[in-house]
Amino acid sequence: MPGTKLSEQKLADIFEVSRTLVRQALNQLSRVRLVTLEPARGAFVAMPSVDEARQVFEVRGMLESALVRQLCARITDRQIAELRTHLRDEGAAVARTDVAGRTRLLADFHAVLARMLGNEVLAQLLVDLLSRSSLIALMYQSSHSAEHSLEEHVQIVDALEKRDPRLAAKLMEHHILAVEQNLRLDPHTVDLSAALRPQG
Amino acid sequence: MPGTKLSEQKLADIFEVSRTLVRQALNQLSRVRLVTLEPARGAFVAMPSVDEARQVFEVRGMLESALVRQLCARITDRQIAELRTHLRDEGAAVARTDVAGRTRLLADFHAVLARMLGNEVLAQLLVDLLSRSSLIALMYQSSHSAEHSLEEHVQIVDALEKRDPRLAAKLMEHHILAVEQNLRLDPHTVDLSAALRPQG
DNA sequence: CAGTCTAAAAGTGTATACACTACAGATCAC
DNA sequence: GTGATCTGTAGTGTATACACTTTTAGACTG
Repeated sequence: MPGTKLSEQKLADIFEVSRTLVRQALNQLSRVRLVTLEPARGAFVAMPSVDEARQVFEVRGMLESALVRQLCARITDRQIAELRTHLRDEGAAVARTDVAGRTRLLADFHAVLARMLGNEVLAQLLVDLLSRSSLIALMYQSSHSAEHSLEEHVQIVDALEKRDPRLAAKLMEHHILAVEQNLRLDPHTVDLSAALRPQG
Repeated sequence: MPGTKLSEQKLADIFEVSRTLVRQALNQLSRVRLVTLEPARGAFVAMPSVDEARQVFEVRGMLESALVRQLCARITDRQIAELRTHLRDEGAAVARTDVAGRTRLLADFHAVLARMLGNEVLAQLLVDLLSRSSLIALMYQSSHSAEHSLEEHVQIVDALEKRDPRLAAKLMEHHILAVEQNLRLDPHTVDLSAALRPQG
């Protein structure tokens, strides 16, 4: 959970390596903002602020709307078929209420789109932003239903199949906005006492 | 120069710290793709491929066109004045053929725009991409004149002042495309023998 | 009883030591 | 003379040791 203290020695014991490797891992995670390093105090699971959350989703909106817009011009029928398969998997996970699986698949959808553009730089950037989004969702527990997300994903793929860049971009922007607005980002709804208590 | 070997001990001697800190720095730089780490062989200044170069500029186009589009709705007169000042500095550096200074200022222009949106996540992302762009420009020496870049920057600020999102975005896309197309990205123009020889 | 100071314990920050891998030069076989 | 193998050296990968900071528990004072 966000705020959890990540003691170097404990992690070293768990993974049976020296603190050296643990520190390396924590450093890498801190660069992606999943972990916060406080000088001489240690590492903690990051607690993205409301501002940061908004910013992450704003950037995702920019990137992913541009992404699907470009994708309309380049996507192949084979790739659309792959997306349909992915949507089926998402649906299956939702149906059997496999929470962990559906969360992963719903995020993967965006990563798959990024990779289809054949732009590894973009894909990597987006994967990082998706990780941060997951952490944000964990912290400001989302009320956005998986069914709703899935439905929006289907619409996006439909637009891609029609090669309609305007529509695809608009749908993607709406989708990301919907996800953001279903977070409990209003100051008064955040359970500060629970959220600010470091755990571990 | 790209390809240069970065020996840990040599850097440690130069900066008078232990290899530990040098390794930490190299790890951080490798995450931004400015340095490449080859297992058991060491660290080298990154040599972005032609593909990677294209991808970096493609992502910049996506992000920065969206950036100026948004900025039109939010930018203040005061911020426009700041941009004008920055353009004056750029012009001065170009006039006195201060190569290092003008290169920095021309890149800074984009970073300043990003920061003006008040989105720190976006700004950080873009700063990383700008670093990579600089490395790319170094490797595939640009023939894009500083004067031309400056002129395009002026046009972008003009569009921002008119609060014309369409125009601003179009100009930004053109600008980034122009910079990219003035790189020597054609396979036959790259001096492979020089570029591939590790130095150090 | 609350508050503060002190000292010990726990944990991070950096340096150093050692093991292992990659590379280069020399030696040997053919 | 050419090729392969062997050995020594340089350099990276990981672990450990030590210094220093933060935290916490306890005792003492107002």
